Amino acid sequence: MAELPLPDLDPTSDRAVFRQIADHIRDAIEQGVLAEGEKVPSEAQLMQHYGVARMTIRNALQVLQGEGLTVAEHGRGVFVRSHPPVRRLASDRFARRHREQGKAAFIAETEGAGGRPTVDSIKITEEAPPGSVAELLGLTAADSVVRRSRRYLINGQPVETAVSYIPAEIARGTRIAQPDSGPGGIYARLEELGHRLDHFVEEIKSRMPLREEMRSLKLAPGIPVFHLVRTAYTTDGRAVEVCDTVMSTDAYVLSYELPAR
Amino acid sequence: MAELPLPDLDPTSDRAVFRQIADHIRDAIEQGVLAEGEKVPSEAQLMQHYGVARMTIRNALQVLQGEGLTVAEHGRGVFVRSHPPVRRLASDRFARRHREQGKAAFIAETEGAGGRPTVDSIKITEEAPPGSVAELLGLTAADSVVRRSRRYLINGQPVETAVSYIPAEIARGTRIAQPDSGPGGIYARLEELGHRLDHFVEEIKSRMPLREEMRSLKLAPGIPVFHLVRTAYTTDGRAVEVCDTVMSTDAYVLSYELPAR
DNA sequence: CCGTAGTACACGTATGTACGAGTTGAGGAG
DNA sequence: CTCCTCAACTCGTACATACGTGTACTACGG
Repeated sequence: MAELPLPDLDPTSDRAVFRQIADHIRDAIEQGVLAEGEKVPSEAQLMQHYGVARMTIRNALQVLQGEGLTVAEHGRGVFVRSHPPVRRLASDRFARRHREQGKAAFIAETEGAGGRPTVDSIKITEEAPPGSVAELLGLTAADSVVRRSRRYLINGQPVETAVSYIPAEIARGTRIAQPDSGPGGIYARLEELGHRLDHFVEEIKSRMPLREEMRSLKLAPGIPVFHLVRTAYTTDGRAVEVCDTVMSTDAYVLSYELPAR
Repeated sequence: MAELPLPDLDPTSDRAVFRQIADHIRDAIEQGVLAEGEKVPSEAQLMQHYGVARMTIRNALQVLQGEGLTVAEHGRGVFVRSHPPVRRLASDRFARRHREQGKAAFIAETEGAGGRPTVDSIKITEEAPPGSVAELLGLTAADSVVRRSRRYLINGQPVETAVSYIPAEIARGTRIAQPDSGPGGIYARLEELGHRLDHFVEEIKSRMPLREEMRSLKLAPGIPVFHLVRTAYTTDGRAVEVCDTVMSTDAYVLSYELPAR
């Protein structure tokens, strides 16, 4: 393995040893001395280089992992994390003109970017809406919604999970309540049912993933998620769908256009 | 201190001991048994309860801290993290009608929500634009921009840092290059100078903060940041400003309206 | 009554040791 | 030549110990 030129510790510094070591490795990554996917020196090598205990090294590596800069692979080593291709979500991605092409937004976009899109884990149930969803849809807990949950993958890599809620009164018995919602997706179906869509409102939060989300999105440690809730409104002002999605922040850039007027 | 009812370890489980302990405490937080701001049992108490070494306890606590659920305070203990009031950024926040009230967006909004807004660390320089900014503004590295950097605080708590770049050709010698940009902020000044604003484009990423960002935003560990880049376009299609902002994801919900047409 | 020193307690940093478990490649058996 | 075993190397988990440093309360003395 190529020798990685790491500085020595500064004994006069009051900065903790493990932080100094993390700084050295972080610098190497940011300077490009350690490229994406490259192996960071092993714990044993770092122990020898710095003459410190293993726990000190592990602390340093944990700092970097928490920053999302590295990933440890059991039995193999620690590697500089590589970034997946980024999907840019434009604010016109749900425009009718795209929907009329007959493809759902995700499929069309991913194919356009040369990726192989997949959707799996499609589950459809009818149940009472969660409180926040009921509020957005103007329903009560006594009402019922069709719940469509699914997971989106690009080239086999999961990037997003989504759960849509549609008032059962609208969706029950329609193709919206079928696993394959047909060309153009559920928004096309809603319009066919006479619910002419006017606009969507998206609310975006970001946070560290829950354990369950880390699993289903195969997230590396130190990678936050976007939590996006989209509500679809018809021209008569009614909310007809709420879509709750969680996506890897690593794989997405969200883009929106704001009016100045 | 009130006794916290934590389960015992499951020796038959193949889940690591420190993860089981983290699970117990996480559950207590999520169930509300441990409320916001409340003290988690000390490392010594947990060691005794579970009969494990301190390192095992510290590992468990570090997991929770990495998830943003707790904060450790040196000499005091570990506490369930409390969430600051959330600022909701609406997609019309830069609408002209707000600007014409004579207040910058941040000030007006924060006062409206009953908070005490502050802006500090205002620094103005003229320099060559970073590559990505030059591209957005349609400039070359030979061009020069006025760079306005500042930090926004609510009730003394920093929530956002922002850096604006305006082509020097536009801003030089105007109030835009003054620390106090005057009523309505720099967007009002741009319009006075004849640059009629048409729309903004915002690009949103999220990631773990850099060390510098953790410091300037006083971020707790385990809290990601939004990295938002806004470009202002005039009615004749020219980009006249790029604003690069970093904000605590803890303090913000971003909200946007998307057209369905 | 107040301030200060002391003390108990909290987390932070660091050392050393041991064993478990996944990965890899070399070398020997067939 | 191929397959398998095994050793070596990797990170993961857990133990025990020590000392540093910040916090908060108490007891003492002025």
